[in-house]
Order: sequence, then structure tokens, then C-alpha cells
Amino acid sequence: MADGRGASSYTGENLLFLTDEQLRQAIEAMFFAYRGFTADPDRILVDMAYGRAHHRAIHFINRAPGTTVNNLLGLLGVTKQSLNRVLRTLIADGLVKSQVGKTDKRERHLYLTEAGRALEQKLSDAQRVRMRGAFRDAGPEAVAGFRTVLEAMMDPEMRHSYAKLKENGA
Amino acid sequence: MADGRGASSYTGENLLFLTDEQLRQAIEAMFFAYRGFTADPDRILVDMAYGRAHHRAIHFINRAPGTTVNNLLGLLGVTKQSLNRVLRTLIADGLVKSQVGKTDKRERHLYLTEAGRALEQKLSDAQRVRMRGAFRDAGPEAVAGFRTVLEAMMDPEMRHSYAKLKENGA
DNA sequence: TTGGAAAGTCAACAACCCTGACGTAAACTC
DNA sequence: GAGTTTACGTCAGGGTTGTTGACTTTCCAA
Repeated sequence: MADGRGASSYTGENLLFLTDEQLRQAIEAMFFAYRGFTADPDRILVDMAYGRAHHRAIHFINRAPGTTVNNLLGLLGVTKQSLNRVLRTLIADGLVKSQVGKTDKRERHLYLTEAGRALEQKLSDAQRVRMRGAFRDAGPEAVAGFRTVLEAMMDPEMRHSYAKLKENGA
Repeated sequence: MADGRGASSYTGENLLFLTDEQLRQAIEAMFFAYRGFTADPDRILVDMAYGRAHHRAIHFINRAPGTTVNNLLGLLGVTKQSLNRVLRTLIADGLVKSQVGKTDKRERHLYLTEAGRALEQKLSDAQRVRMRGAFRDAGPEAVAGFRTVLEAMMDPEMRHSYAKLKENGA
């Protein structure tokens, strides 16, 4: 607090914002913020028998309907066995529908059912409330910077996946 | 991609940056970026018998030397049984030193040993490399926005803890 | 058609986190 | 000084999430 907020503590080219201390603070900020980021959906999920992994699967199936298990694997960055367990419960509970591929019968295309969409909505609503609040408090300039830095932090492959999902939505 | 990058897609007061689609994209960005954020230290940790929980403990003990178990509990947001398991192995392996409190003998003050500091350095070096790269690519303005939004995303208590740690370092 | 590769599934195990209960020692309060 | 609270540790038991290994089905190419 001694030196004020963000932008005032470094001046253009001297790279003061790349200090070890600055980077450590950013690491901590990332840690604490991610806790907030997951807190709201987590609270909803504990009541059901679900966890964060289920949320992630539901999110991306909603985002890319008809995606295959293999494709989802890449997005989530887990092993297919791990994903399969989650998917099995979601299918058993009627939230996700698995459909054998038409051209390639080895593939399973994944879709949310009506109930699945309802849960997705509930979860992402909760998460968006916090995001919207944070964005409004921070303002458009800060949000633009936020997204720029996040993108720069990703692995190249993830950046690519992220870009493709953006095209889908927009 | 159709409407260009961040700042150009909303104009001051119309709050286009608070669209559901924009928020969804931010949620995904947060997810992918956090993956990158933890990837580098994780790679180091698998070789030893340690996990992300050990890293977090080491990070905060280094950041707030002499902190008590209870205090650490609040920072990490886990139960004491969970923390205790991690701490036990770190102490047994000679990375952390636990010291009975002088004024209050119920408390245990935690410090990194020489070996503990070495590992901390190794882990945070790996993590900072990515952060530094991302920050440099994004530029100081974006970094300021990044940190503003992260802070706004935290729970109030976490924001408070974060601020106190910042004072420590600066 | 035969053999390899790819997609997906099932089973077993480890890491990490949680709740609940209990125990000990030290500090605080009346 | 007795009773309560606080700080810490531990045992028992359970859940989610991740892993590796072994398997089936399907596709494709030699």
C-alpha cells in the first residue's frame, strides 16, 4: 500500500514491474484469486456427489457440443481414464449424452442433456457473478490487461485451444 | 477474433466487456492460465515425493518466516489435518524447522532450513520464468490491470492476507 | 487378412483434502 | 485454583482426482 496501486509503481521502460518481489506478489495474487474463482461453483458441487472435475467436463462439453472424448482430454489436460470416471457418472446421472460416431464408430460424441444444461447454467452463473463484480470494479482497461497477461501465461497449445473456443462462442 | 482484441471491443460505458460471452472467455482463460502457472513447479515436484501442497507450504513459510501453524492454515485454506501431513514430511526431510513459541509455548513457529530455502528458490525460479515472460510480453499497463482484476476476484479475507504479505516483502 | 494404431473402458492404487473425535499442553478467565 | 479456551497433533474413515496397467472395439494400411 505504501507506494500506491499498480501502474504508479513502475515507469514505462525501467522494468520495475519485473522485479522478483513484484513477480512473487503476482504469484500470490494468482493463488488467492484462483481460490475465489473456484469457490462459488465448489459450494454448489459439494451438495451433489460432484467435484471440480465434473464442473470442468460440463463446462467444455457445453462449450463445444459434440466434442469427442479425445478432444476433451486435450482441453482438460488429464488422462483418459481420469476423464472416463467423471464422464461415466455424468452419463449415468443423465447429465451428459454419449453418442457413437457416425463416420468413426470408435469415437463418442458428447452432449449435455436438458438437465446437464441446467446444471451448467447454475454453475457458470455462480462463477460469473464474481467475475462480473471483479470486472466492474476493475474497469475495462484493467480487464483488457488481465486477459492479455492470462493469454501470455498459457502454454502455446492451450493458447491455441483457447483461441478456437473463442471463435466458437463469438 | 472477428471483433479484434480486448480494449477495442468495448467503448467506455456500454459495458460490453461484461457480456456473458466475455465472462465465459475469461473463465476459460483463467483455467488455462492457471494450468500454465502450476506446470513448471509441478514438473520439479514429481521427481521428489512432493506435490502442490508441499509447494504452497514452502512458499508461504518462506514468505512469512516464523509464522505459526494456525496462521498458515488461514493462508492455505485447508484443514489442520491436511496441513499437518504435509508439514510432517517436510520437517522429517529437513526442509522445515518447527520451533516452540517463546511467549506462547502452544504455538509452533515455522522456518525454512537451508535445504528448504534451496528448494523454494528452485521452485519459484521456475514459476517466475514464466511469469516474467508473460509480463514482458504483455507490458506494464496490462500487468497493472492483471493485478487489479486478480485482487478484485479474491474473497475479502484473502485480499487482506494478500495485502499483509505484500507489506512484508516490500 | 492380418497386424498395428487409435478410441474408449474397467480395475487398482496413490495423493490430497475433508469431517469428526480425541488428547495434550499452555493460556486465559472468573 | 477450577474451568474454559486456544494451539497443536493424531487417529479413523471417507471422498474426489489423478495415475498406470490391461483390455475391447474399431479403423486403416501393408
